[in-house]
Amino acid sequence: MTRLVAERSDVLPVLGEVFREHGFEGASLSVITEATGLGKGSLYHFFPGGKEEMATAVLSEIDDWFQVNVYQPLRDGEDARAGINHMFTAVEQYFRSGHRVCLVGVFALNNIRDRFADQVQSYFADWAAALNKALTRAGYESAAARSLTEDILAGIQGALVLARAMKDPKIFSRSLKRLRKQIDL
Amino acid sequence: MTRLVAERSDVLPVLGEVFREHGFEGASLSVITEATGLGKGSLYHFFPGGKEEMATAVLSEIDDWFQVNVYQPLRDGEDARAGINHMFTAVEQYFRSGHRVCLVGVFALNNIRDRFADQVQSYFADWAAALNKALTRAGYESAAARSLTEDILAGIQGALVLARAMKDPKIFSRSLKRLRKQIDL
DNA sequence: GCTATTCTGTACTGAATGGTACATAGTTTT
DNA sequence: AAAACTATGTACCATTCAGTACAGAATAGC
Repeated sequence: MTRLVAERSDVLPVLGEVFREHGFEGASLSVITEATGLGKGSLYHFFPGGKEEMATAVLSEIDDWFQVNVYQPLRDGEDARAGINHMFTAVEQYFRSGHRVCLVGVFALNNIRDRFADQVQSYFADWAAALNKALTRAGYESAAARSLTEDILAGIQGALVLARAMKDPKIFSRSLKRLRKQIDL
Repeated sequence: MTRLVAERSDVLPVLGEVFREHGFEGASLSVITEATGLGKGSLYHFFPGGKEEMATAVLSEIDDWFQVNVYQPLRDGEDARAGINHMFTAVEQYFRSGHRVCLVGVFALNNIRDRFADQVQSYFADWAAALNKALTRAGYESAAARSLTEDILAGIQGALVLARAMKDPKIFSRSLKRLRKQIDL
């Protein structure tokens, strides 16, 4: 099936950036219209559920990306250490070396009346489970793996906050490098 | 000077919680009115600048608290290690063992058109400078102190994000404990 | 070509937004 | 008690909000 004029999937990345930049409440339809170049007619055609559907669609797309590019390599890669190594490079690229912020983190903090709580929770839960599995497969004991998992996920999220707050993206890259070193990769 | 009916300083903590809970955009005047019990008349009497002045006032109060209870002990305490130790306990209490979220972190991510960028930046910059000084006084070399400072600040912020996202405040306490252990206190 | 479907711009709605105006109520000071 | 200042509730403003309705354009299959 060929596309007609525009396609829903074309809009999702733009929507993602808008929500990143403005948050859910701050991303008004006028902002979205301007950023996407689509009028309300098109937007409500693609997302009959309005802003909420746009947000869940973006979160789903993000989840898909991480499932394929991060979680599955962690879970199923033949070499556990390679999977972890791959995670760090994927994350470094995804967050544009600290220039980009984590939309799921934004939604987690703002927690819009728990509207997206499930998607937010499973994003981190899946990541934690996959990383934990990879760490144990790499030889870490159960308790150590659990601690390391939390430290790495928190380190990534915190570095993104810090980098944005201090307007210094390099903070993120430095933090990633140290986290990597922590598991002697 | 005794108070009349209400006082600006009485409202600030409530405003802080409202902004934490709803973010800046999500904290509508009706929400603020309900939470504080003050009508628009009173609110605009105390904060002629409206919501923006409320937010900057809250950020200032937070800054004051951290200056007194965290940064100064780190900078000027006779025992550097004691200052760091004190920081961890103060932070654990301030964030209610992970039940509370960092308002500055929320504002940093949402970054409302950089309206509060200065206050956000100096919050972390002051904290980093104070912690860095304490670590060097405690014997760490310059480079190690800088890295540790970033790891600790990022670890705290990230643990708050994670705890809120996973609805498990204990994640925060566990992370704090490990960060503490990292500098063998 | 024709028809069905997909897409999009425009105009509109009612509700909610932040903010203002102002009269009145409460409190201090004198 | 009178005056002066502080505080507050209410009504109101223009603007923006998300969402709806719908006609018509663009595209598809035939």
